[in-house]
Amino acid sequence: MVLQVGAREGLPRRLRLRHRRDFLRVQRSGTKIHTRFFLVFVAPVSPPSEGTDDLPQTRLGVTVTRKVAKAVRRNRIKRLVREAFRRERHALPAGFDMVWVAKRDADGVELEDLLHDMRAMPGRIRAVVTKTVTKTARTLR
RNA sequence: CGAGGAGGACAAGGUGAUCGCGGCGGCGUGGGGUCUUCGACCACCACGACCGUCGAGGAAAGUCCGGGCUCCGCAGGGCAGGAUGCUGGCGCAGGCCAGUCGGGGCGACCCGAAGGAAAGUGCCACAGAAAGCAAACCGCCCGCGUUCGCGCAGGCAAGGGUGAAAGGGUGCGGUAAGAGCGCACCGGGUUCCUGGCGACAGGGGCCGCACGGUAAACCCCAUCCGGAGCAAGGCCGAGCAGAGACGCGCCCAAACGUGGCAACACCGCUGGGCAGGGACGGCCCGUCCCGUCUCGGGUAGUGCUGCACAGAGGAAUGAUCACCACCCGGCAAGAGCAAUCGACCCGGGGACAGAACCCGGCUUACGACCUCGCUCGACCG
RNA sequence: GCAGGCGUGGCUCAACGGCAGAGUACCUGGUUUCCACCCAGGGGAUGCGAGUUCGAUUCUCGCCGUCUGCU
Repeated sequence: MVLQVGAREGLPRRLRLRHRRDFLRVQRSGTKIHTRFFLVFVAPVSPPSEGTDDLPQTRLGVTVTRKVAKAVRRNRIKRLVREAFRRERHALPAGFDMVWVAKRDADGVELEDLLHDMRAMPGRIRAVVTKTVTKTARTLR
């Protein structure tokens, strides 16, 4: 794999949703996108990010309930989602929080499936978000 | 060769490559704080494509027993409730080790909640005459009567039948028929002796046998047990509300009001002006608003601690690839007298499972290995 | 983390330790021109594994599943 300077794929910890508040906010107010094995919620980062500098980075949260599998395989699903996010996150639009909720048959997903879904995300987010943004903008005016 | 048994030790199979995660330490960069400026220091914060180091299990699981730790409760004793229940030893523990008895297995071996039914109560359906005081349905035997089908009086409990269970069992003797009625053996009770710390075992005497089962039915006996749990508990603490202290400047007050004083003066309240701070505004005028500090309790909190040679988090130890090794299935060159073993090649596979306060035990899930002068079976020589 | 309850025909529920039942659903036949209603008949279950007992849905133990509560 050719690695370009400046395109490192590390540090997901800071880019994860870490609190129940965030998960609830995204799942309540976000828009839903269905993939084969996941239900993905997408919402703009809520307070305009007291991070002083440039626009906030997109963050990821993963939910795999006990209905899907036991602990070891649930951990693996979450790790694979994070791996896919880590590889593809530079292509994602900035300023959004995503929550990936595993569907009941998500046990046994492969990394390839998740990379495919993750690559499809930018287009789907743009499609969905522009629609809702214009709608909310109209209602706000 | 197959099927087992016991004991032991291990558990992402190894190596490498690329990308990546968490803790701690170092270094660097930026910010913050302190000090007298240059700058230095910091047991503050963030970042780093930098360096070092550490980073899941034997069950981390189930939460079935315990213990530590923490808070609450508590004079002592009893009742209620719960747990345990052969013996000895150890232990905090429902655990472990050794043994006894009982049960299972051809066997190596394995399993067992294994106290008390002569303290009391309850229950034992259906069937059966009778289910716990013993009795007698079909029957058997003797006597008397007989219209011969049987009836009456008495004896018996061996045989039949019912049942999970019918007041010891088998055999011989005995008798009208029978019966521990007598005898032998087995079982049971009781007593003594021997061995053993003991559960218990072995043996002798006596008793013809009296006390059916059920306590994972109530219960009795013996021993043990206070409640809750790290989301325990402790600390720090915005904001809001609360309490307290301090401040409430200067000038005028002629007259009136009011409080302190018996009264006046004086002071306070109050009224007016000026000054100060803030908001609007480019500035002035103008308009509007008015305190400061402390305290205990305590909410939010990526808070701190409890807290660890993994460590508190929407929770890190991962992803992909290559080669090697291993296992299974197929093919079958070949080896051997044979049972049988089996190169190359092809295909497939890698168990159960993720710490969350810590520790001990139990239970459950599960892969492959080693040892055995352990067992059983098949085949060949 | 802690505590507690419940698993019985496809579904909702019964059953002092003594033959596993009711309603509904399903199937077959009858009735009807046909369907429904109605009538008659039928099949189908104790979550799994041990144990106690003569006998277990019931009692005991261990697993599995499911639901609820507290924090």
